[in-house]
Amino acid sequence: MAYWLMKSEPDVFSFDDMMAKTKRGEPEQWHGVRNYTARNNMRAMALGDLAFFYHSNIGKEIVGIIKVIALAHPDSTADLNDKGQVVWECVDVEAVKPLPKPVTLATIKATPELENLELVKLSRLSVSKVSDAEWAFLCKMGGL
DNA sequence: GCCAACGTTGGC
DNA sequence: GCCAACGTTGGC
Repeated sequence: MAYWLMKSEPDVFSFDDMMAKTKRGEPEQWHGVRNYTARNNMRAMALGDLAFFYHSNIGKEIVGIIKVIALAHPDSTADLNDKGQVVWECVDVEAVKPLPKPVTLATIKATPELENLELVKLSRLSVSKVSDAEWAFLCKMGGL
């Protein structure tokens, strides 16, 4: 099983929105990704993989955990390319639980153990990898 | 609102 | 295939 981190702007789609959707039994399609690296990360996801839910721009903190419940499939909100092929894809996710103590970007940057976290190193990547060690460390910092 | 980092586009 | 110009993201 692999670990990931997925960004969302909370004024567009927050972790509260995510939890409400899961409570209603609706999967969230992680649509709108238009970056090849991020798409490739989604293609590499397996069912049951876990991801941190990060609030970008507003809050700038990891606020919860989500789970992959459907493998990458065509993003219905994306246009086809000039050959009529699907280029962009998305996975479906559901909320698992919030972090008791959200972990801010400032805290992450001040933590030597997390200096290689892709969230920090590749700050513009919206779907990034998290190593096993980083995942365990961040869970602990988040009060789990 | 500014700017750094990075991806994409288009001219050559 | 290189590189300058431009657009976008996201932190500050």
